[in-house]
Amino acid sequence: MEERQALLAFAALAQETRLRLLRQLVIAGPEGVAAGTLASEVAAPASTVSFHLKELEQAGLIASRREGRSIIYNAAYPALSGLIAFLMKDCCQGRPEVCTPAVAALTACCTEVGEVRA
Amino acid sequence: MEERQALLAFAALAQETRLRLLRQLVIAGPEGVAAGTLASEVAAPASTVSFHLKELEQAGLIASRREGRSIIYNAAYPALSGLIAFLMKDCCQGRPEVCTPAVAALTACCTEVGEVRA
DNA sequence: TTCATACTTCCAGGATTATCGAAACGTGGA
DNA sequence: TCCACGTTTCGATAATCCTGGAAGTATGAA
Repeated sequence: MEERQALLAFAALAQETRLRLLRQLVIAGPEGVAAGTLASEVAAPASTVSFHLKELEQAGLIASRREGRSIIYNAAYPALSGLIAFLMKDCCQGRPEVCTPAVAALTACCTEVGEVRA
Repeated sequence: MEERQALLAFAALAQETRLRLLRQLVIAGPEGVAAGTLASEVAAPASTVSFHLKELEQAGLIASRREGRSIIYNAAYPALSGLIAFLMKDCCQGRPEVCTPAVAALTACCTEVGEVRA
């Protein structure tokens, strides 16, 4: 991920409603969630949610497809991984004191990762 | 790291000059860099740089101390780790397809991490 | 004291972002 | 063809952010 894209992604995440929307989409999985459902989940008017979804999509963090009259949004997992990797690579800059604790904290979440060699 | 702090951090990173400043500070290491030096490194007027440094500091991503007439800024490594961990935990949500690739990409940077058990 | 240096704060402007009702658009059913 | 439904686009308003010059605040040297 290049800087320009990362800047867009950070801007997209720097907003409460958008962060909530993204969370819902990550939880929902690859199948995705309809815009209307998201609107009621985050308790915001349809036009507001649409605005934020467009923002997240432009940042590359989510994708959408039409299905009947609904528009289904889903998290773009590779973009999320890319952003995390950007933060680590770009910020880590050869300094493991940044990354190592993060990865350690991670084992609490995705234990598989900690078990690469176990 | 709680959501509020993460939102501040994302907002802080979503700005070119600030991202550049933070990068310089991460590269510089714990000793830190004087505000004036940073200003010439990012080629921006002192007042602008000061504004952005304050922003980064309020987000908890950097810290400052006075040393003679200079003010030395340094990256807050634990906050950076915390942010990465937040992204992984919060966004990963038990979905290793997000975190695993990120950690894999990481081995190119902080090889020690990939060698936890090797 | 007085002065130079290193920053920060203040301030005004322009630019961007967020919100949400109203209107428009695409889709599918009758 | 007509209508209802799910969503987006438009438009206006309010709020927030970025920029950089000018003025103010610490610090240290003479």
